[in-house]
Amino acid sequence: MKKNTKRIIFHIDVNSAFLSWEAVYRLQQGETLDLRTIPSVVGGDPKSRRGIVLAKSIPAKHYKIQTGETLYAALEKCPHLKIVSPSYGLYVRCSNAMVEILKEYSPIVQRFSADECFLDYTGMEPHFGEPEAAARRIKNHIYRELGFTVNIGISTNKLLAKMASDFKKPDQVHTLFPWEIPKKMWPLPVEELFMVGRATVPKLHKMRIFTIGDLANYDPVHIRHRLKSHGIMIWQYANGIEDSAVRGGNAIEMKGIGNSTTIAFDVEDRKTAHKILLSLTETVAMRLRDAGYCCRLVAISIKNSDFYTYSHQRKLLAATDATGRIYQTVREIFDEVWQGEKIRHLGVRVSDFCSNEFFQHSLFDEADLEKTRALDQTIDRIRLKYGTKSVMRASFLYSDIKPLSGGVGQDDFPPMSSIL
DNA sequence: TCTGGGGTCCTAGGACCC
DNA sequence: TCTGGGGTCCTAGGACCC
Repeated sequence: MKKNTKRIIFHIDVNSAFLSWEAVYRLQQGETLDLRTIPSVVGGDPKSRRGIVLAKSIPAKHYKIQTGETLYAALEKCPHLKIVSPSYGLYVRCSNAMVEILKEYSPIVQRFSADECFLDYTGMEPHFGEPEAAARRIKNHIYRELGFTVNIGISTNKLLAKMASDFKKPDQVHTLFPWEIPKKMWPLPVEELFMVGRATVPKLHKMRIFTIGDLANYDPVHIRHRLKSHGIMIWQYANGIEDSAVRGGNAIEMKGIGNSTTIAFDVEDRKTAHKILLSLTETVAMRLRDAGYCCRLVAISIKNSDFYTYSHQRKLLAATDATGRIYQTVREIFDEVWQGEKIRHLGVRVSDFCSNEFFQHSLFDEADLEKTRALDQTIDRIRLKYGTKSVMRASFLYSDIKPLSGGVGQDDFPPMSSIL
């Protein structure tokens, strides 16, 4: 990034993403009712103990229904609430389609999550006009082609653009240029600032900081003393200071890959736990290979029936992308920490990556290594082509446990590079 | 059947080495 | 016998985001 260049950054945020996408899909399928116009939520299945609100419509919001709360609580607030199940594969397609449209307006588009993108509009005025006009054009383009609405925030950096897209919704374009900060951002409650979360709010309140403006005008030395580096960061954010680049293309390398699952019943025996860990490891290892990495660190996490979560990890002597090798470690470290209590949720995660290229032509003397790699790769290809159930381990044959688990749920085969 | 799943970054303590 | 300190790696846990 050149200095002294005024950047123009857009932040694009899909309004009630999962719910909008469900609504559009159902309308396309011939339904006449638009979920966005009634109190409705996308929610998990309480029978499998995933019964929380994932997304809500604006009418549902008027009943004070909040993302993350239980469907049980949501139904108490609104007994006639319409609840629909998530379809993650659909969301991946909607998200990808939006990114494709955005790329027509700038080569530099950064996917920030399934429903949020940054777009660097710097230097694009000759093509699409003034920033606000261009943003409206993009917003309308997405609505016309894909059927859902977005908010677009405009500023000179990512932080301010993101704060701007959070102003009045839906289907709006807002600016938050540096000179607008005192008027548009400082009056907001401090908890609305990006990176000020549940744990930080009470600490700030204790310091008599209630608005973003209070934070911006507080002595940064004091902030640092109490909140360390995180304090300095949010103080800078409150003052609109942030200069990270919009990282387009494949500039974002992954630091870790993990999958976890809440089990429909409490697991009480080691054998069942191992089976679930294996199904998670299958998914994680496949994604690892798809990304072209080997990992050096393997971790598991356990949430027990008291909702207490703990984890254990182990550094490997040699990097690997083999399902078998990772699973062996997973099983060992699980056995090391599990105390025999009831388990609600299990997770497997790998990190500390290096490229797997070296291994393609390796001189490794371990006889089975090449064969193992070939087998893993073959299975990956078959599953990609014929679905996840085309190849499964015999141990899953007569069990209720899915041979692959994690994240994307029932959808047969999600795009591997997806961020969902 | 009341509480999801995917990430990143930071801190702090202990081990170990010089 | 007494007394160090800095640097790095590893691990666990917490905070934050969507």
